[in-house]
Amino acid sequence: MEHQNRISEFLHVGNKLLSWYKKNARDLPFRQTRDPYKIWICEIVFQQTRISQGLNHYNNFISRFPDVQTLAAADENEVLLYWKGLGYYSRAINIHKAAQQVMDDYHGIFPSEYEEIMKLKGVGKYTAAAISSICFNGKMPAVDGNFYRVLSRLFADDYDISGSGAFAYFSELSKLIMPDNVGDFNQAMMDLGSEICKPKNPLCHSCPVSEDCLAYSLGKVSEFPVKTKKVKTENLQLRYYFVHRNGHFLIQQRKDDFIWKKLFEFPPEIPEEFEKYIVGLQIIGHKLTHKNLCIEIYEVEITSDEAWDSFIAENGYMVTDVEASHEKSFPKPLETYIQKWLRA
DNA sequence: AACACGGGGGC
DNA sequence: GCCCCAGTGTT
Repeated sequence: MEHQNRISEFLHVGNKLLSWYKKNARDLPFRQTRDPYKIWICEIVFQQTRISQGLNHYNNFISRFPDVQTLAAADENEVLLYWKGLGYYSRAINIHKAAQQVMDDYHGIFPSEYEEIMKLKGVGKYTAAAISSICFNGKMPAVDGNFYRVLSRLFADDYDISGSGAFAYFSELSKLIMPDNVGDFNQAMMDLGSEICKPKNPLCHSCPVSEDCLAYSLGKVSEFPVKTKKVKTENLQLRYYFVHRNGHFLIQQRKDDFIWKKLFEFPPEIPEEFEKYIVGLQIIGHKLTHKNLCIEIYEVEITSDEAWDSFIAENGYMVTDVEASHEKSFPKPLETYIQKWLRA
């Protein structure tokens, strides 16, 4: 790479971003610290998640698990509880395992080297770069969706961001404008991408580098980034039985091999002899990123203690009630169902 | 390299 | 209805 051996002619763009960031950085809780634990948690929480969606989860999580020792010592189900409603639940499972990695492999001291941070469960190239640059003066670009968008527009570059080569490609491209303060540069790119250089209707008139932006000068901002991959959504039918008696109902914990990893759910089936207790059916539509769910929930009201006891005995289900269910993490549609049932 | 994984919000 | 979001792990 020839350009790495001389001062980039685009370096002034990165410096402009730094100046802009100094004045316009969003006032967020994790901006007031360089504690790698807090930066790590925030990076995981905000993977594929907007600030407005995850901010309360982040604050609650830090309040309950203020440091890596507390998190490592916690029960996995409680970690999942604090992740309730956020989605991508393997993040919660991995964050818990990674905390135990820090305790076991690094004596409770968060690793400072990029390669070591990368070894933590759930931490990939982006997150390792973000933590090392923000907390330890690391020099790796934290290439995410914002980087793809900003850089592709800045250079009117039509490299396909769908492919697996995009990360390396835009990592190199970012070095053309990357100043020495990589931590602030990475955060400046995030803020610019989310506040100014937005996917739709970007605020180019407020952009600090619009005069450097090739796509803008060409009037082709909307054509970037180029993304060819198209995913089709499929339909998925689920059936649950909400089996209850005297305010108590039956649940079980999901496996970690499909959606809603290790979250709690209702029984997916009942013995034939209990079908006579079915008193209602509710159909719930629910959209995931690539799936349209149609969830049938049969309400089963058990009317005798004998039937209730035999049902529990013959199956491995747990008994809970609305009050205790607040201590467990349910998939969003089931959470909503429980709330509605409570009000009814 | 392709795919799976949640939920919310913009348009 | 489609696309996007402070991506990572698995196959």
